[in-house]
Amino acid sequence: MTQQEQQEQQESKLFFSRHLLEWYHQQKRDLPWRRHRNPYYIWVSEIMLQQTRVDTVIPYFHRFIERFPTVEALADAPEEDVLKCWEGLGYYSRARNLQHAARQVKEQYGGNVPNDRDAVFSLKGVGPYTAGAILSIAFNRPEPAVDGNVMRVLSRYFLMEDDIAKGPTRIKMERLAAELIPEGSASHFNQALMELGALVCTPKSPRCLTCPVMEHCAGRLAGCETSLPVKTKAKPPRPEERLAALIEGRGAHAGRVLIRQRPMSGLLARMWELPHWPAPPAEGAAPGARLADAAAQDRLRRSLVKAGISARPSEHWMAAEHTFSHIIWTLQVYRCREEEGLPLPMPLAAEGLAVYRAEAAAAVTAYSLEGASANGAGTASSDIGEAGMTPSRGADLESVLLTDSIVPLEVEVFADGTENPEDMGAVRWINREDMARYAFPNVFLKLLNSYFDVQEGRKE
DNA sequence: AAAGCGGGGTA
DNA sequence: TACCCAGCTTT
Repeated sequence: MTQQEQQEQQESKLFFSRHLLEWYHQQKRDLPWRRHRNPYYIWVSEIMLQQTRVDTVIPYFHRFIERFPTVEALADAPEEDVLKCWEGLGYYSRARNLQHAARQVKEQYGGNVPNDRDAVFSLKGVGPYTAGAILSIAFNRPEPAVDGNVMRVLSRYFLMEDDIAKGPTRIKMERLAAELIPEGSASHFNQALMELGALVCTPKSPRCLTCPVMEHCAGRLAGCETSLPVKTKAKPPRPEERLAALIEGRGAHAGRVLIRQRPMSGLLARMWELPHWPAPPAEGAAPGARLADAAAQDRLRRSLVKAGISARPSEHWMAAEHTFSHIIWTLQVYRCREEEGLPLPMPLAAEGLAVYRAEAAAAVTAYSLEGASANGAGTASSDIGEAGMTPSRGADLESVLLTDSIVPLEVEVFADGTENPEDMGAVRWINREDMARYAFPNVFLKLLNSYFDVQEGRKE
């Protein structure tokens, strides 16, 4: 680069910083977390804003701050309260990490959000972007805060064709963003950068004509602003067919349905849901094809029994879809009836388990008989017999139970009365009022509300 | 370095 | 309906 080019580059940077800051002072939105410079508010808002739009976050932010007004209040709250407050916002590890970090702040920093880089960065759930955002926005420290908005803005203004999905690109952008921060204005400037990305320099159709730095935007001058930033696209989510059970209680559980808690870690960790299991593909059918109704009910019955839940599918109720970034669940939801005679909810004592196993044996035998005759008649109800769990007559029940690919509900109490702390999967019978106490992923929230609506005669 | 982790918006 | 958005943790 010649000396002249370097000088032009320098002027371009100064122009950018000056005009962007000026624009921000005129155009900034009135957002709840901008009304105070409370580091805790900034922190909570930044965690919520990860992968989430401002409009979605605002109501959650108000509720969260009202419920947990201080770091200490958050640190001292029961985890399920925090999860319930986050319900519907997605990426629930953010909520658990945030509370974990609040406890870090309470114990290690006397309840005050730290203002040095290493300390902030050490907080659970705080990575390079969020650390920079907290340090700059809350403490006006000259740290870069490079998120997707910022990378889009910078890649266009400086016409950078680096793949923003790659790690080294973020490092490069952070170096550049740090150089751009005007002396003493880190807080406003970093927010300005993100505000521009959100309001003007949008992914699809950037509003260049209203942009405060359009005159020196290299991407626009080259006419390639809409093809920036360069980014390798993620692979598509894999489809997963699942069978879900909406179990209607009887007797003591009349008017209630059964929910279970997910495992301590992994997908939707510790959230509550209707029980559901993978639907194996029908033999010889196209992958992803729906299981025939009778076969699906049979399969679901087996899953229920093996999970220690005494209930029987009665009819297909509805299908529901839940999309993650990496999986698409298609849930076929079956109404099921609780079968009386065996106490629910779990956990099972050893004797109870033996009873269930006996019933499972009966179910397996019944299945074998039905399956055999159905096969003889040439119908299509034999599609449960996938590898590893063919329930042929005389099959060893224990081996069926143990080698079945279905993950059982972990509802057993060990012989000494203790529970498995890692995979304890609690179950509960709930009515609509009880829903307020449990955090559900959106799809189950909608299913349960819809179900109770029908029960209460509010809808068809 | 790549994969896992939700939910809502727009074209 | 198809596609887009995107930061941190874990592996």
